[in-house]
Amino acid sequence: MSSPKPVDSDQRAAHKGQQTKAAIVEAALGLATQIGLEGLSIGALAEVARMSKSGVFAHFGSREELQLSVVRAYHERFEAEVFYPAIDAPRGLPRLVALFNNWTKRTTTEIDSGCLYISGAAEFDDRPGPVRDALASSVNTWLAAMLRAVLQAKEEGHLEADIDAPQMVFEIHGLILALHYEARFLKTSQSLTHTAKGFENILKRYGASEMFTKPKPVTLKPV
Amino acid sequence: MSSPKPVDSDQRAAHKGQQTKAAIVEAALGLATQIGLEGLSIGALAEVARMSKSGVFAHFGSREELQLSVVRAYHERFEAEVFYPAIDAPRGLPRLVALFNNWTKRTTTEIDSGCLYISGAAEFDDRPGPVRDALASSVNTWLAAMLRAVLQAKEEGHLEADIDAPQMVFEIHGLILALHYEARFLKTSQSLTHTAKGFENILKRYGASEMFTKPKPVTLKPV
DNA sequence: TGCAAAATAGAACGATCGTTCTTTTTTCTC
DNA sequence: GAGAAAAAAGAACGATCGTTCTATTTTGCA
Repeated sequence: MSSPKPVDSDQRAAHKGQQTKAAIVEAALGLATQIGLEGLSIGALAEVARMSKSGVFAHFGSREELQLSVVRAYHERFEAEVFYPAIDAPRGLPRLVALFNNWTKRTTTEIDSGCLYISGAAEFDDRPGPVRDALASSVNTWLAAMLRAVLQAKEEGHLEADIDAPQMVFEIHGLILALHYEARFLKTSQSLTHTAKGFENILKRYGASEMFTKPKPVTLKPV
Repeated sequence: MSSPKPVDSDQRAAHKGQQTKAAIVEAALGLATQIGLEGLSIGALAEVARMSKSGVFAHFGSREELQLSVVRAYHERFEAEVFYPAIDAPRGLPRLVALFNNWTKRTTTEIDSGCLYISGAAEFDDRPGPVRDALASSVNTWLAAMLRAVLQAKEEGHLEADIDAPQMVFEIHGLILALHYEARFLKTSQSLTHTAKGFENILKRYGASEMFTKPKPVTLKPV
């Protein structure tokens, strides 16, 4: 009596179409992070997904809608990997540190795969339209979350009371952008170290208490 | 007796071909900074230059050679606008500040036009070849110049003696990248202010004497 | 199991891409 | 000013692009 329900990771009670659409978006995400949203062609995507061009196309109706689907999928993945795991950390500086660490970790893995928010920004800087808006909206949502974390850390007394929160977020954002640029493009080896040290410097400058700035308090560890 | 010598800005004693080639590269530079090196097509370039496709093409022999010419032209312009004017400033912290200010100024104007080193990095992150190499080489040359300036400032005693110079360059680079990202893509209004304040913070942290960190010492100005 | 609906494939379209070849125009030199 | 050399134009190529249309296959429900 009970139907088998082929519950996929994303689509419950999904008809065939929705499943394959999810699979296509998955493949498209991989392509887009590597060669960019503009470089993403339906022909190449069809080849990867082992489908016909028109078969792929029918799920979206236009290339732009495909790009939007990719941006939405990236947004969800970013949230799931960076944002949500960090809200387990206590409100205030611990959560801010967790957010930054998750962000750094993700960016590090993206040294191979590429970051859609960075490549997308370069591609759609002055190409107005829905794709640009979706990208900017996602990034703004994330930066707003970082700002909230800074403000909360301030409220909790983990940072000095008179700090400029948007300024701090700007500087943190710069660290991540430099990490991505120097590690992925220039292949500089020390980028990750520089990022971590840069974050320590920022924390120190904004008055974070010492216990938060050192990753491992090894004071009690016996040798 | 004296030949008129139509000396152009760039090509002296130039035959016609070299002149028009310079004009084409000029136009290509404008297109590439806006829509990227990959988006730069010979057809569109020919239209802008008011020439035929094959006429444009003949000057380069391949699209890749055209892209390389654009990268070289951008490099020269960057040097002329950012690097050379700063070596007039005294060795040490003043020169470092001048380099940063020129860099920031150029990036600010590039909020409209786009920066080839940033868009190019996103496009050629994992597209090996001569274009990527030329881009990376130019950027590395520039970052090396910044590093040299930091080391000199250290030697002159304008910065603390035990600072990590590559770390400082990394953080400065992050500021510029964040400026470009937030101002050009997100259209955040406060980006330039954040960049300036971020640089002040970095200088302070690395022990720059106070007189360098404040742009205008208005102490003696009567009201 | 049968049948409508959904999903996929296949073929073709106009456009644009980088490139090659040939022809015409322009430039430079004697 | 003539004639060789250089520069630019024009036409066409195969390939790929996004998209549309029609045909075929697969799916899900009665």
